[in-house]
Amino acid sequence: MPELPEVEIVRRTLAPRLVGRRITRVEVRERRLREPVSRARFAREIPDRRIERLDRRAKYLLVELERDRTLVFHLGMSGQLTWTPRPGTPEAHEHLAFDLDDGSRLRLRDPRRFGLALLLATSRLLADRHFRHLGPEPLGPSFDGTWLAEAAAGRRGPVKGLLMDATVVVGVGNIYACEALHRAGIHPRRSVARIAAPRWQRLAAAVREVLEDAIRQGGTTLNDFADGNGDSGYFQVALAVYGREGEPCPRCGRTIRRIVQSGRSTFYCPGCQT
DNA sequence: CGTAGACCCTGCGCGC
DNA sequence: TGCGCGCAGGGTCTAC
Repeated sequence: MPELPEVEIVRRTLAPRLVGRRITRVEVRERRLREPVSRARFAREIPDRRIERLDRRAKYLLVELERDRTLVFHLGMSGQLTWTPRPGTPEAHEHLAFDLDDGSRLRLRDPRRFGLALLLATSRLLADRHFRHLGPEPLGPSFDGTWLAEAAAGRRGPVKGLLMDATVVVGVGNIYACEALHRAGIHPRRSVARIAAPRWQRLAAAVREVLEDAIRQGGTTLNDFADGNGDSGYFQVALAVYGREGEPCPRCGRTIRRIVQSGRSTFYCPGCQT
């Protein structure tokens, strides 16, 4: 579910609810996420700490607490992190709950349990194994066509794989890789060795633009994505190719195709993507 | 070294 | 109506 735009939307909608609040209590209802949640550490080190800021790195949401602790969330495929003004009744697959000092609650739901919740020392965050191998942020200053061209040098394989490699650029998942390639007019199977400098520039710009557009539209809700308030996004109506096999390409009218690459669906237009 | 495939898990929609 | 199948937005590990 959540790629960079969706995580960024969750961050922006949660920040005004959480920043400045103190966490009073932690409830671990299910510890079997992608990595086991440490009940003892969560109970010992999270309560009574104030939330100082919300940040994002790649598809990770960073809830920075006072005194050198950061609560790290990854939403996997089906995770939802939502805030409610009152505790209420736990929903199905609600694995974690954090009570705040104003009587509200932050909850993590994740039916598939591919998500992650970690408590790390803020001062050592970027050296942690989850973060140290990550490439540049696509909306940051060091990501451009030159960087993509350098990353492609000496590599083989289809360009879609390069876009989804987090050591090259973070935050781009299956939806936005397909959409960026369509905007750039590049066939997803094209070898990275057969792309010249101008196309790398166009591709980098397309990645940036599609992510920014999606953020502006509140993210993509296909089935179950919700922001921090439980609301859906709107970008799904603007998707040009993803999930649109058999429909006409909005740019050239040719019929959109679906193929499988590395076990995952790729959607593209055979007319305007070469 | 880089790349491909299996795997983790639940829910949904479809065809029969 | 019920069942089995394929499919789903991610990341990591192993085998080649």
